[in-house]
Amino acid sequence: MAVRNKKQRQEDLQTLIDSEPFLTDDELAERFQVSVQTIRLDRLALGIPELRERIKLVAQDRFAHVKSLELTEVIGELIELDLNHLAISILEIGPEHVFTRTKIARGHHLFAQANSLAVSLIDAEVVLTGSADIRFKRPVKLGERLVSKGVVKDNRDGRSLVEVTTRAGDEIVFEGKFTVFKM
Amino acid sequence: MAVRNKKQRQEDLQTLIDSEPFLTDDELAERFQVSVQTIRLDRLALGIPELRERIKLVAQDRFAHVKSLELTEVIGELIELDLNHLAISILEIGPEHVFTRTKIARGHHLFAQANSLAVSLIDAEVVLTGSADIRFKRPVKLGERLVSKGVVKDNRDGRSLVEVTTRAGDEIVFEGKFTVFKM
DNA sequence: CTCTTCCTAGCAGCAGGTACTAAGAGTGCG
DNA sequence: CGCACTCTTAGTACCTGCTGCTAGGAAGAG
Repeated sequence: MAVRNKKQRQEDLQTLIDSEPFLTDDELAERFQVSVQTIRLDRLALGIPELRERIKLVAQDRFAHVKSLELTEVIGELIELDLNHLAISILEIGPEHVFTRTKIARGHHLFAQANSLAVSLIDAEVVLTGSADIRFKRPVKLGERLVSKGVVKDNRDGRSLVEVTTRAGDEIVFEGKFTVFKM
Repeated sequence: MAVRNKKQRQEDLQTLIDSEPFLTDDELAERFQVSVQTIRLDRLALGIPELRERIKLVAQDRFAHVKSLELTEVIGELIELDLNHLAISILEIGPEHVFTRTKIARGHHLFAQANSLAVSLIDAEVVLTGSADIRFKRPVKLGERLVSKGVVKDNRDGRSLVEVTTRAGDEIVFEGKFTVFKM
């Protein structure tokens, strides 16, 4: 009985602590119906720090994480930008981008990368998206690295047409035509 | 000497802890050149919790934040859901959704609300967006409350057509036609 | 001088641990 | 069968960063 249970319990412990890091050894012991000492040994084996350390880590993480996740002006990393012509950005699909069950990226993240690329391509004080026609070619999985390329096709006075193609490796996963407006 | 210093010290203590919450009473005592007991009395007087409580608060804050921001399965609050027919969700535009300069919501958040609404409307294990044709009717400002309504127009075997209309008040701000696939 | 305010000191106790020792229970194997 | 080995549990000493309490000294106001 012992060996099989241990492995299973330690895996469960890891995932439980990942999703609920604010549990004391006491509470964990009760959940797994083992002694506190066993929990301590498991944490030691898995390199999981004590409750207070875990809380501290989460707290210290706060600034960097929330900021990089959503408060940046451009989604993805802009690696090339030739204003009014061409731009390229890269976005790594992490756990925060995917459906928990399927590990497939939510569509709006691909859209967000493409949309913010289209907007940043246009040289004006304020640029807003007016409409878009988009196609998701195939599902994108956790861990894939998306390279998005935006090209300005038309650039009249008030509006521009931008075509964005996103690839994972050499496969196209997303295509979109964005009409954006300068204000 | 005593009275004047006390008031000043307590004000300083409050602002110091606001900006650097991770200081022990010991460290605080040294900074203010008073005893640890004095710091404790000051904290008590000001209603400042102990170090561990402060850390916990920061950690819980950020946990709740990230979760509600990006790790939820549906963007916005689902207030009505009649599977395969009609669904309504509400999204309040907060500071995390807007461009810092203009306070106008980034397009991808409107898209995200509409897209996740379209996906949650369809009754299947795994539903993915295939394509979308979307229109942003007018800019959405910080603080506006977006009501998104999704209607299933066509529901063949593998694919469905969903039309989503998002309003702020009685003005339409976003329209989209989504083609989604059941896997 | 006394009263009050402010500061300091010291000690017991608590939560949630670490680090270590020891011992029982089940299992595998020669 | 007995012995080794793994896994689990128990118990103790110690640590940090506090709380809560008692007590006492200094210094200014009346």
